[in-house]
Amino acid sequence: MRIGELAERTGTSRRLLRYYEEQGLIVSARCANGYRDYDPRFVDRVIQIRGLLDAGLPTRIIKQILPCLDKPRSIHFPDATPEMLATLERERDRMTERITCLTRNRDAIAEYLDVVRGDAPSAADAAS
Amino acid sequence: MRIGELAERTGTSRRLLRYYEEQGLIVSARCANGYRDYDPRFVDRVIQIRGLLDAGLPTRIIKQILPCLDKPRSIHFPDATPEMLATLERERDRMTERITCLTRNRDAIAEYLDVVRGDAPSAADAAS
DNA sequence: TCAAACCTTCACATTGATGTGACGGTCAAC
DNA sequence: GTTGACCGTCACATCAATGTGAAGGTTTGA
Repeated sequence: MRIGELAERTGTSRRLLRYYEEQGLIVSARCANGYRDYDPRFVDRVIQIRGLLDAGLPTRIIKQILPCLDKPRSIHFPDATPEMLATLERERDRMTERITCLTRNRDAIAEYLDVVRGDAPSAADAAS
Repeated sequence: MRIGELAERTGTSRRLLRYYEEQGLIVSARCANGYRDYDPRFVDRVIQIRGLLDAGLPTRIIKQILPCLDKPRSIHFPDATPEMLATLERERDRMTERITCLTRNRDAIAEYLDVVRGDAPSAADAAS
C-alpha cells in the first residue's frame, strides 16, 4: 500500500505519515521507484498513534512504548533496560492520571447535559 | 493569594497562570497596586485545567466546558445555546474515545511490565 | 505525447503551550 | 534608603504537531 492509500484509510495526511516516519513511529519499505510501501497492519498502527497523540502523548514517548504493545512481542524480556522499565511505569501512571481526569470531567459534562436536557439526572447526582 | 503562591500550590509557572488568564480560563481580582489576587478555590481550578491540558484538550475547548463543570452551576439552563450543547456532546464523545484509547494502551503497558517482571500476568491476559 | 494523479525531498509557515529576559513598579526587612 | 523578593507588561524564542507549496520524477490512460 502506498502513502496515499494509508493516508486515506487512517484519516491522516501524507505529510503526517512522513513525519511519523521521521520520528521513528512507523517504517516503510521502498518500491523500486522510491515510493513508500506499507504493510496493511500499519493502518491500525497509525490509528493507534493518532489516538495516543490526541490523548496528549508526545511522539517521543509514543515511540518508546509502541514496541512494547505489539503482540507478538518485538521487544523481549532481556531487551528491556531498567531505564526503559522505569519510563514505562512512569508513563503508565501518567496515563492513569489522565484517564482519571478525563473520566471525571467527561462525567461532569455528561451530567450537565442530562440536567440541562431535563432528563432524570443519572446516579452521579446524589448531591445538590 | 498572589500569583506566586498560586503557582507554587499548583505546580505551574507564573507565566502560565497569566497565559491561562489571557485565554479566559481563570480570572483575577487586582489589588490596589495592580497585583493579581486569587481566591483559594483557584488552586483546584488550575489543577483541573492542567489535567485537561495534559490530556490533550486545547484551551479553547477547556474554556467552553469549564463553566459547565462548576457546582453550584454558574451556567444555568436557559444560557446554554444549542451550539454549546452540540459542542459539549462532541467533546464528551471525544473524551470517551481518548479514555478508551488511553485505557487500552495503559493496560497493554501494564501487562507488558507484568510479563517482563515475571509476575503472574493480570486478569487482562486471557488471550495468548 | 500529453495530462492527471500519484510519488519524492526540501523548506518555510503556523499554531498552541511554554520558556526567558528586559525593564520597571511595590513592598518588607535590615 | 537601599536591597531583595515580589509583582506588572511586553516581546521574542522554542518545541511539537501540522499545513503548504515548490521543483521534480513516475505511472496510467486518453
